Amino acid sequence: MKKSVPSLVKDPELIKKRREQMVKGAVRLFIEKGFHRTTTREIAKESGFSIGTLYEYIRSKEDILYLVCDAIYEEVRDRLAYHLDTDNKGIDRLKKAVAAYFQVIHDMQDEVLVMYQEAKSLPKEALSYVLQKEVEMTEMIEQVIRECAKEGVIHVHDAQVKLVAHNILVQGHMWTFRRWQIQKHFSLEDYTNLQIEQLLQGVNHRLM
Amino acid sequence: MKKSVPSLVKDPELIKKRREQMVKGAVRLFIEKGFHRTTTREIAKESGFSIGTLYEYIRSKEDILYLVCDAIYEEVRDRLAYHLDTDNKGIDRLKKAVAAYFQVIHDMQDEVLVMYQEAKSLPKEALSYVLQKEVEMTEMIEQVIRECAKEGVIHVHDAQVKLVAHNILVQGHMWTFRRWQIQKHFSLEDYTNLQIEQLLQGVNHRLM
Amino acid sequence: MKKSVPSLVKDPELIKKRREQMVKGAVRLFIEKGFHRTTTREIAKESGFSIGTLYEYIRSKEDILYLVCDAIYEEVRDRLAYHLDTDNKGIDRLKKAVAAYFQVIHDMQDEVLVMYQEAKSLPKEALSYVLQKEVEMTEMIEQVIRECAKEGVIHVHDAQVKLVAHNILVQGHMWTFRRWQIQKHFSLEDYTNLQIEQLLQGVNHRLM
Amino acid sequence: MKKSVPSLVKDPELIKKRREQMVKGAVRLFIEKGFHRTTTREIAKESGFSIGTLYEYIRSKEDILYLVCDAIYEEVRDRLAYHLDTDNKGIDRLKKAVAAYFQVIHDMQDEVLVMYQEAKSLPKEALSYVLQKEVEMTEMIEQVIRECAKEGVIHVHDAQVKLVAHNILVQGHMWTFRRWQIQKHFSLEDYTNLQIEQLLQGVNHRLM
DNA sequence: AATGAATGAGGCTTCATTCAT
DNA sequence: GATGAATGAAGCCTCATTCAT
Repeated sequence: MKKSVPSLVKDPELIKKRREQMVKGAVRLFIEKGFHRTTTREIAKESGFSIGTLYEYIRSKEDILYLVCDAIYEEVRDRLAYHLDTDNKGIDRLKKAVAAYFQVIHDMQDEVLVMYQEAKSLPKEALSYVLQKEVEMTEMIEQVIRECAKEGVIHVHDAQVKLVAHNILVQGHMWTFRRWQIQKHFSLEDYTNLQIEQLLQGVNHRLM
Repeated sequence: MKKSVPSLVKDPELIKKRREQMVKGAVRLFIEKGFHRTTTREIAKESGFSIGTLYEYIRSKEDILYLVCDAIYEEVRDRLAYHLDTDNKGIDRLKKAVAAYFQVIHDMQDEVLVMYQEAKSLPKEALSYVLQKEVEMTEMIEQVIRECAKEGVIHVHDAQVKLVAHNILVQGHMWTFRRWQIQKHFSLEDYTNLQIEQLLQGVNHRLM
Repeated sequence: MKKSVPSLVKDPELIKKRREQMVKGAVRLFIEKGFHRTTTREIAKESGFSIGTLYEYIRSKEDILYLVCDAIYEEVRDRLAYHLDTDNKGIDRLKKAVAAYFQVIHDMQDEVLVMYQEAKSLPKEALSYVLQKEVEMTEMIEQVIRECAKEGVIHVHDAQVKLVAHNILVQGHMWTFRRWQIQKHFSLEDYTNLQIEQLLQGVNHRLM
Repeated sequence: MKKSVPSLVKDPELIKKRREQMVKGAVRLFIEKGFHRTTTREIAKESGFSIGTLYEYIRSKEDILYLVCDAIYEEVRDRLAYHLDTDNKGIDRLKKAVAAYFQVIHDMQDEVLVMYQEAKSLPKEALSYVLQKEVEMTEMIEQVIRECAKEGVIHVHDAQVKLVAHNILVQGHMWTFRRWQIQKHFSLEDYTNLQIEQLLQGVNHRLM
């Protein structure tokens, strides 16, 4: 499943190090001008080595995009997992999870933005792999919701679980994608609180 | 504000006709392979005229993207406005609005997808203009919410209005962006009902 | 069978004209430095147009090689056919044919040399097509031999016909391939006469 | 005259061994894809050592081609010399020589093919040296012819000697270069016999 | 107004060669 | 002596744009 990008260089340590440089450089450039407007030479330069060296560690420009997306997902997931790893109980578990997720997205705004904007340019197979990561993310959130439901602190029928998970995920993306609007009106804290309030109580309309 | 694209041709009728052909052709191609991977030659061919003629009606490839985005927004807004133009009252007004919006998005899935994925490649000024359209859309939704609130059928404090509007908008996008996941699990009708339920009542947790 | 090279340009007249320029320029360069050491830009320049224009008339560098080989074969064959088209009778028919063939090869030395040295770099399919031309050439010579045999002026059993045709063909190539040796020792006339003598009488060894 | 390729390594035994590996690997690759399409990296790998090591034993890629051509010539000549070293007398001496030569070429088809196709890519000086080997080969054959003539078993005037030698040589090459045609129609034995027959008697035309 | 041939800057990638370890 | 990572010149090709007809 994990499509490992072939390299002409043998030393795994070196591969890791160089690819980290490369991803870091590429992200910076992709954020600035997007994947298509960034040249391989620019990536090499920004990464601190020559174009020849770049191609010792990848086969094509698309490989770089893949490495970038993979790296970003990995980091988002790791950070999220780290924050979810608490012993919160009750409704707090969900609240903290949402807050943690929004915080992670906030901290990695540019990266997340790039990934969601450029992933579509991945070759089919690589795209599938990356989308799979998105599924995993969804499942992590679903898991939290289900646990809260099991504890009885929220009432949510089965179909809703998946939907709510997606909603939360997308509200995270929204924080970056619509930042030019949203971040003008809300601090991250306010945004988080409001979304949680909305999530738990809805718009609280008169009972029908 | 409206950045009108200059044309070498004078006859406005003709301009309108040719640009419609052009947008139609371009959308088809952008959906298939994205903006960057589509060539101007292909667009000309798909539009039914020559590359020379294409450049009689635009100055640059980016102009086409602008026309495309503009056309899509225009259509989404028009359709939505058409559907909102009812005399629904009470909570129904909001429900119907959301349903109508989702339906419009559903009917124009590919176009919406393309627009949100490629708009980032617009030159700054054009991007601003397009984002302005997004603001207008948000305001249309906000308006509905505010009216419901005024009627007293929902209780929503001021800060929430904007947020909820954004949420609804983004839940529409989600229907296209995450279709590979969401549309596997929900019909449009179910999706709509569930999102409305969620919007109004939240996950309905125990009162604290 | 005839693999016609696709062109972006429509006008057949123009295609013919530009490709003639191209082939002429390419032959000059291939003679000088070989196919692999000649760049597409050099070919464009030598042909009198830009690299962009070059690629309006071909898809790849290999296409040029194909056009070159095809053009050379075509010319050799046409010239040969022209010379063979006489009403010589008897042994003279064969003698004149060989002389004519050698003359053609002599006149097109560089081209012939290039073709035989570089054809191996053609993509498979194109190579097959070119080799087919070689078969046709052989058959033209075989034809002459067979006619002489039918007239009874030479005695040659069936198996020999093909072999002798090949021999003659190859003796033509030899005049170009080994010119650094052969042309030092023989004039074309001497070479022709000697080869004909050898062809007809062998080394004339004592009967066994 | 013999252009010895400089090496950074001193030990002559080692040089010999490594170069043998190298030539063997290179020939295999050249046969498969030609000189220009074979990379030095591939040669190193096929030879069983690293690219760094490769360059300890040569200065440039062309050196490899030179070593390859040299090795092939050497082997052809040695094998031929071995076969010529008999005490055949009379016309048999020539017949056996031709047969032996054809057999050697047959046994080394691929190598011979590569050499004649790629030698043109040698730098000038190296090319001269290799061509000199071709001269030597010719002289070996000339020698046999002259001896037969001296014995009186064939009648061949002076100018013919060189020509016949070249013819024989080229008929050997022909066995490999035109194999796609010739080997379809003749076994090596038949080919040999027919060529000898042709060589000795010509097409045996009616006396004029 | 329409056409499409011409242009050339610039993108991606390869590969012979070097050199520090 | 052996290794293989690093280099960058240079090659092939694309494509947005122009302009003569």
